[in-house]
Amino acid sequence: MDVDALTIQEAAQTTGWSSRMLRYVESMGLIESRRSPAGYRLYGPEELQRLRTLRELLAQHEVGLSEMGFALRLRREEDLSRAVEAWFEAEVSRPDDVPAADWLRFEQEKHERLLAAALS
Amino acid sequence: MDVDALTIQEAAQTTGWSSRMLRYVESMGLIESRRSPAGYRLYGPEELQRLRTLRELLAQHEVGLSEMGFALRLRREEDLSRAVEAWFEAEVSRPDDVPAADWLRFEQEKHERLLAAALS
DNA sequence: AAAACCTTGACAAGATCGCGGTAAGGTTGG
DNA sequence: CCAACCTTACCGCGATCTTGTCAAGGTTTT
Repeated sequence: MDVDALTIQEAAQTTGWSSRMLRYVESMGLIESRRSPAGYRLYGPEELQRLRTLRELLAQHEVGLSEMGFALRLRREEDLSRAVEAWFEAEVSRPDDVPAADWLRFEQEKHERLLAAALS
Repeated sequence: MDVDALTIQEAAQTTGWSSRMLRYVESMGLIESRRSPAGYRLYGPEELQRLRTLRELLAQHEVGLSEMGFALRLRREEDLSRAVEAWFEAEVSRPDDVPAADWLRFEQEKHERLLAAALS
């Protein structure tokens, strides 16, 4: 057994998670540990530290694991984070080559057409 | 009644949401509309457009409203976004003034002490 | 004044989350 | 070889999320 690694339940004790939750955290891709030849999870000092700080983070900011999972998606999926960013950024999103006033008029007419169609 | 604004159920028709969900979206702080003197929600072209793009975003990326709500928190709460950023960034998080090697040793010893205490 | 809206608030069905437990089976150390 | 670990795969339960619907009351339109 490695000198510098804890098994899952030892890791649970020092970090304040349960072993059940350690596997859960891993299943969301937040912290993956290395494995022994037999497939046992082995937690080194870095993982332990990250587990502790993760715990603090969640507690201090009222954040859940699934929200951290989404944060992970945001930094892994480039196009997702761009789309989200763009949505928050744009009060009115429009093609760059259309002047704002024209675009607004176009949108108004479009929604009027759509509304007329929907109500007919 | 304003020329250029739709009531909640008209807005629902053109955007593909239900009026119930429009109120729900508002309750998460994602899209707030202005109100008529009597308190009726009035949706202008900008809100309608953002509602449509929000819908697309959610559908195309398999994202839920609560996750967009979290994204909103991330861009409103400075310290939260810094904490999340820092957690993902740091393989090992440590004070800036402590050299990496020493810190690592310190952490090891600390977790050994904690473990010993926990198991005694 | 009646019909057709709107408001907030509540209840409810179904899905997902957070977490524990259990079962069946492989590994490790004394 | 046996006790005490570990693995994955489930079942379940309380809490929360999503969404609809309904109730009680105000507004707008005709």
